[in-house]
Amino acid sequence: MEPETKQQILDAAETLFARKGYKATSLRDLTMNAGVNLASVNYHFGSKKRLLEAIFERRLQPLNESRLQKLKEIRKAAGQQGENPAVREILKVFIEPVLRARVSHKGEIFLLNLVGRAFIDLDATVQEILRRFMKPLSDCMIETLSKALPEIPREVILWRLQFVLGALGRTMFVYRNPALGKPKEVPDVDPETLLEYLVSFATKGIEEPGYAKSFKNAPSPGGRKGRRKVK
Amino acid sequence: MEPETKQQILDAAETLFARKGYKATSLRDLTMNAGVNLASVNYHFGSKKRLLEAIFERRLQPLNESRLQKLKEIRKAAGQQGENPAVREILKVFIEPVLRARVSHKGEIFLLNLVGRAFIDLDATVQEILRRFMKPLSDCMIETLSKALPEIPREVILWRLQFVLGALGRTMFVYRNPALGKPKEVPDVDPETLLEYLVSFATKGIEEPGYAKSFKNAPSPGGRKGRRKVK
DNA sequence: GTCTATAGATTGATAGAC
DNA sequence: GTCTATCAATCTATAGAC
Repeated sequence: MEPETKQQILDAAETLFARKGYKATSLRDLTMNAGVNLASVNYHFGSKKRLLEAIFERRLQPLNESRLQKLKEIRKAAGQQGENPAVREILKVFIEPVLRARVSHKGEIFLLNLVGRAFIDLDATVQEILRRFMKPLSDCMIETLSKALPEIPREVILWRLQFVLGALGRTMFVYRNPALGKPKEVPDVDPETLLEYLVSFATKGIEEPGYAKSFKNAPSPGGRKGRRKVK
Repeated sequence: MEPETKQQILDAAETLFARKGYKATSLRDLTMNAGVNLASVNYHFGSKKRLLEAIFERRLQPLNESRLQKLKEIRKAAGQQGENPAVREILKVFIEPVLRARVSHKGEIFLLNLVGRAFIDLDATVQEILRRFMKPLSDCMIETLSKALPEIPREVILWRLQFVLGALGRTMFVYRNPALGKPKEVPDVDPETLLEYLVSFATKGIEEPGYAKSFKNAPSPGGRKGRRKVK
């Protein structure tokens, strides 16, 4: 009679999972915060694991479907103009929705903290579920980046995507995360600025031509070129 | 009478902490694998937490001291030549020793998996200890990078260092990690190649001039320049 | 130093009254 | 659907015999 209970559990769960992680959040913590009975989680969701799946279904699934569609639009548009898709646009589609998404029911909690936490969670349950939800988008990212950078070997692209995933995961985890306090290594900026920082960084790194097929086994020409005399 | 026990605990602990994480490794698992008694961890180390500190002291501390010294040498050498230090060299000093370090007592386990795990561990205990061990090196990295890139605002450098930390952490975590199986998103390469991949990527990203002081608020000029006609 | 035994706390899940 | 009470399985840490 109270379908509200289910929502309250979901809301409290994503807040606590974002703040402390999945394993470290007990069902007692969770139900206390939600103002519901301990047994109601198992009644409504079956288990703690299926509660986590429900959260991903509510928050991550629509986000990923939207990103997947935008990726396909980029590829289509580029194909019609006879061009390869632009790396910067691809990365922006992947990164932007995550940095913008907020959990609306409470101003302070960010979906990005939740997903960021999940992304670096060591718990096998979390890894398995997240991997399942990310797989289609992940596959499409690999394919689209390969199209955008035909000179770069697939192996290199795959590793560079891992680097971007790492950078994004850490960003989501440390950005305005109340659990971390205010470490001075992480200055506060608005989301738009942060997005630009990360997209610029990732684009430059991914486009690096040092491992283009024609240059294979020739390490990056960069090296010392960045040096300048001290004034 | 058996100082060997202490070593066996340390060896088994770093193997298991690397494979499953700190929290997920129970003292029962650990002492079973080490072939010692359950109570001996608390006898020799006082607590599970102090065992973790002992591992960092044995593995991470000498690594960081070596990196710190090399960083200072780079700054000194560059200063004598009237130049700024090269970003690529700074990053290489930071990244290389970690990707090369192996735990010698067993061929399959890598120190990098251990530190990589710790780096992305959500457990508050792990975070606190790791932060303490990394602080001096982290501070020196910030200062040296600021010297190398005087046109880039400190805020931007700090975030870019976070991006590099994320990329390195993820690399350490996924590289040849037996617990992950063989996901085809992570192709196997030898350590030297991986080092080149990551250093090139990070150098390009960190050197990106889009947020140099003179360009402030002017987003990266990159954009569509990377596009090419499809043949 | 090593061992057994167990304290003391916390966990996810469930049975059964209402 | 909600609640209380509890089970069964963990865990870290320790007391005390040898």
